[in-house]
Amino acid sequence: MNILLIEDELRVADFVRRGLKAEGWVVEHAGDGETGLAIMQDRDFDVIILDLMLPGISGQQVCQKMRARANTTPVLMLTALDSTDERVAGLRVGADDYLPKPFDFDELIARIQALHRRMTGYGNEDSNGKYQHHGLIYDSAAMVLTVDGIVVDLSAKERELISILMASKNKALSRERILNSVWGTHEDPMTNVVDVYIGRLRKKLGPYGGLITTVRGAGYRFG
Amino acid sequence: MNILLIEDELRVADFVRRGLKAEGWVVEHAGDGETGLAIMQDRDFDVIILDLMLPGISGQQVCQKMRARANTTPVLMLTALDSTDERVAGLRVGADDYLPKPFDFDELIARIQALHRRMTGYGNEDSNGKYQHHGLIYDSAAMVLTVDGIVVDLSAKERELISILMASKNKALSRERILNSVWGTHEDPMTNVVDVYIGRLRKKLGPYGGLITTVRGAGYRFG
DNA sequence: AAGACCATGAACATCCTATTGATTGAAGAC
DNA sequence: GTCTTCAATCAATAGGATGTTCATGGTCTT
Repeated sequence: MNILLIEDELRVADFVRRGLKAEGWVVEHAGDGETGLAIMQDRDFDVIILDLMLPGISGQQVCQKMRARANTTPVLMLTALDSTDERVAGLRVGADDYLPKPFDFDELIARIQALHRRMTGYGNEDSNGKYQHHGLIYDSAAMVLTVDGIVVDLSAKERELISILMASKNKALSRERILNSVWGTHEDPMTNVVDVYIGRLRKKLGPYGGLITTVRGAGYRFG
Repeated sequence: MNILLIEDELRVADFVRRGLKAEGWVVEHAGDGETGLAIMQDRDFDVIILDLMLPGISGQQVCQKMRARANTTPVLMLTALDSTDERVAGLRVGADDYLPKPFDFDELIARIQALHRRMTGYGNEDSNGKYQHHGLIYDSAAMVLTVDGIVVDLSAKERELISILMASKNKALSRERILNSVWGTHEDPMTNVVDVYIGRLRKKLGPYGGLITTVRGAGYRFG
């Protein structure tokens, strides 16, 4: 599961990020609405967690803008106030659910899953968190990669990497974005970890290794 | 026996939770209907205890929705009012039994057992409270683990652990989640109790010990 | 052909997990 | 009330898996 968290308070953001990562999910964090909107255009997410109170443009505006761009990713709004007005306003601009702060962590997780399920259409429980491309299946719930029916062991970083790659099918991802998403670092552009891991993944994908294309001067693309 | 308790009043929830745990059952708690519905899709329960008065969607709606999803888990409804109307309405949306608050704890237990018995009486006997994976059978009603026909003694924690593991077959569970579910604690991430218990379980499972896979950097997975 | 960019293997450091034994705590027997 | 017993927890360690860097050689572009 790929999640975009738009939240300016670093303490909250860090707390949420940590917890969601423990669930095995990949979390991207944006400190304000503009950044969030920019990231959305580069990657597809399963759920967007959106704080209502943001510096610059408000959470509501973010929601409105992304909907205007025909982005239908489910949005879970966070707000400090438990006011019905805000809730209604949030839902009106296109949020899908709402959670008042402070919240219980389990509830956050449950709601994210509920949202995701609701949007992907429940009934087909099996398709949950599964990315498939021909004989290549990554089940993010089980954290298992299957290559032509054979289970392949992946390390934690490899799992996160293939997760964002497959979630961003047919989109080029820059090394910086991958670094930020998987390694959670903003600096240190002198490392080549991404390259190394892409190499390892390609090898583990066997016949499907070629699906990860190098976009020279830009990054990598899956699919 | 795995029980899902959907109840918003924390005092009641805590009271019930404690009591059912004392029976040796594993209790999962959801504070509202949405959360409850979400949890149901991740795990199979033997009985669902559902409060009628809930914030957000009502208990009746919860029941209706889960039945619409072809979930046939027996539901015991709790309500503050002893009104026939409510009872009828509850049964109409698919509840299996009904208990007015305040209730006697023994009665609650008796009804849960009755429900469970009734449901396992006709229909799919195997799927209720019994988890099976080849020669490995855990009967949560009898609290008995059988390995290739030989009964193996388990401690309370070991039972709860294998119970959630088998109920979450093929899903990776983080230590945090296991801790929360079996030990009921949110903090203290510096402990390694989970590791220790996983180790003990593996040993007791004998030839099936390998079914508990370590997902390095993430947690454990059964199946 | 030169420069930039990328792939890969190997070496090393680090982190994670399994396991063991000791300690604590609770329940029941006497 | 004390003792016994066993479950539950803690703490320490070793071993292995993973993460990271670096150096080298390959490939693409202009």
